[in-house]
Amino acid sequence: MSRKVYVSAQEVAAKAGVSRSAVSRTFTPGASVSKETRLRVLQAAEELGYHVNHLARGLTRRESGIVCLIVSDLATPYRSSLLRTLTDRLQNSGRVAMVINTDRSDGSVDRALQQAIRYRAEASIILSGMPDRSIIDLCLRNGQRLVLINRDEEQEGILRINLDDAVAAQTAVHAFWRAKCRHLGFANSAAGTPSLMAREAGFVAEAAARGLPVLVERQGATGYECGRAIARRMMTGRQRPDAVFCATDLIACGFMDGVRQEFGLSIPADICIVGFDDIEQASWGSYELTTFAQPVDQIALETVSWFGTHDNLASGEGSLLTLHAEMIWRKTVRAG
Amino acid sequence: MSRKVYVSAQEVAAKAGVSRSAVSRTFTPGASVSKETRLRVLQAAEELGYHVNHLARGLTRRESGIVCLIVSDLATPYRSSLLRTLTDRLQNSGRVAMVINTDRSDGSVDRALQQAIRYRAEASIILSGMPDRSIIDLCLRNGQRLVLINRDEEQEGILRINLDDAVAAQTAVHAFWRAKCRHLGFANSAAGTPSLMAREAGFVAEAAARGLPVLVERQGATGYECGRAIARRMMTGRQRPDAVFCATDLIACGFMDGVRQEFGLSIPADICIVGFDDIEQASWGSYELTTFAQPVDQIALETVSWFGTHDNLASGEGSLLTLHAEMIWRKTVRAG
DNA sequence: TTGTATGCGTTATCAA
DNA sequence: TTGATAACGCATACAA
Repeated sequence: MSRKVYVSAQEVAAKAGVSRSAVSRTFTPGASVSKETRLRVLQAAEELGYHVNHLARGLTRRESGIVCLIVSDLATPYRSSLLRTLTDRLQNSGRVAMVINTDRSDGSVDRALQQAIRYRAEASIILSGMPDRSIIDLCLRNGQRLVLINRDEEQEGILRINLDDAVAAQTAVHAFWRAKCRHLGFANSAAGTPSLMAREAGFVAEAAARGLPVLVERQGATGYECGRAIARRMMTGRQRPDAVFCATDLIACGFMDGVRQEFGLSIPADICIVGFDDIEQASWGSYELTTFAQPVDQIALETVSWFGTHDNLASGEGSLLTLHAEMIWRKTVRAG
Repeated sequence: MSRKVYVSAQEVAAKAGVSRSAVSRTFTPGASVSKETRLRVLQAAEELGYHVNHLARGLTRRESGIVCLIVSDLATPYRSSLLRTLTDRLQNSGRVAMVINTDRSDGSVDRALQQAIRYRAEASIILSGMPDRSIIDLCLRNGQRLVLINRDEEQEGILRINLDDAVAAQTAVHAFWRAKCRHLGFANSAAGTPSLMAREAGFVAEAAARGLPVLVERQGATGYECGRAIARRMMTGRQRPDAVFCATDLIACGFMDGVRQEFGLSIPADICIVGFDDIEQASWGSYELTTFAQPVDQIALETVSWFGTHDNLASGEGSLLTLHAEMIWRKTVRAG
């Protein structure tokens, strides 16, 4: 079996009896080629199995078509669904996604961004973690677009997409109030990311405004187990809450299983629960969780459309988009 | 803001007062550079913010460092966890993952593979769907390694990784038998992928060997909803099974919620259930599902280690790896 | 160890 | 519309 290398435009040109530029033009949308030569090139290419080398194209055009997705915990329901939508939209816009997993150590977001630079990615979308200022600058200086999703950085030339976490938190308090709950709880992880903390702060503030006590519990990594642990802690304490806002659906699932199985409570009769993210499991029969939906489609849409419009990002203007997380009513909050 | 382009090795060389090859060698592991020049280059590179252009490097070296992950339904628990492990291992071996989402239409696996060729990916890992023979040949002819996970193709030069689905199915029948179940059921989707069908066939065969009747139900897309629908169908029929093997954990979750909520059955007292995949939700309190674990780590490990050893794949030898799916005992099957 | 020269596959510029 | 030629940024064979 001949360990042959890829065929080049050169060879296609030879076979078709044209110059190599003709071949190049044939594969460049909107270039000037006659129908005739175009056809001959296409046929020769087909027979030889020619495919444009995007490495070389990227080199001369100075655009690789690559967009980096920088993410940790990518097996998490919310993250993976965002990833799916993002890759899909990216491909639809003629780009391709390079995903970099930052699960390992800490400075890994910086390393991920360096990888993005090495491959001359046109943009990097950061779903988790926070890169160093200096490397952000480096990206920007070289014309790489940057998108931060649910992060907190203030910076020129960056697109930041956040949610109205505080509004959602207020809505949750509202719902609990109408359900006649008077002892609130907030179940959070110890991660302390901006969005998680914004939900907590908004919840606490709105509760205070209504004169409601709220028991805040922060523990462990954001996930199912953390919800169970918090359930144990909260329900063992002197003052059991009758309504709990969980910072995340995963936490909420753990919390629900905990209060049901370890304390025999029934939901929403004994305790009302609201989550955040609207992961698929939230709609499962065992949970039917009332929650707030991450506008995943909108996030992806805004992101790639920003790539399109801001070819002129020489202006350096950054944008902050605050998207709305809509409440999805299911069965874990008593009707008002 | 100066829309400056990336700095090149040329500029670094100038600043450091060396030749451009010295710079190249500094960033080539195992090249011959003196400590002195190496240091000067490194410093100049640091100050200028230089990063090797992997597009150009890939061009000359004929290896891009890119591996394509071709996948559909990537937001599914099993898929996303495989994706996570794969990206992680790939990065650890100095490569980078390009993920291509094939959710859309059908021929999209072929298009994905073309994309892989265009970017001169060193390998493509196919997690779902089945590419055309001709394009497989094209990849192979150009020295691109191919890995098929849970697919069925017989072909030279390909690494195929399958599971011992039939053995697992036998084990499930065994477990049901010891739990004194005598009316079996198999809950499958209508997808008809090789691994799903292998589990079904293995289950049916082993049941027959023991003289046990088995009710097979196939319906819809592989997922939670399909499990619920099948529960409705199976439990409404004349002969209710007292043990059901679900082709997938997702199906099992739907099935469990269905039989509990719509038919008031209790698990495992009234009916025993076994799933497949061992997704995270299988361990959640609401399910505690007895299931078979996908050896995700092993799959990823074997894959990237195959990349390493088979630099000499001129031999054209393909491999078939059959990995073991171990049974994870939880609480949905009565003890024997 | 270092520098020079050449090639990798493509696109862009310029004449024809 | 077409072809020749010069980049693009890097690696490497070869000579020094």
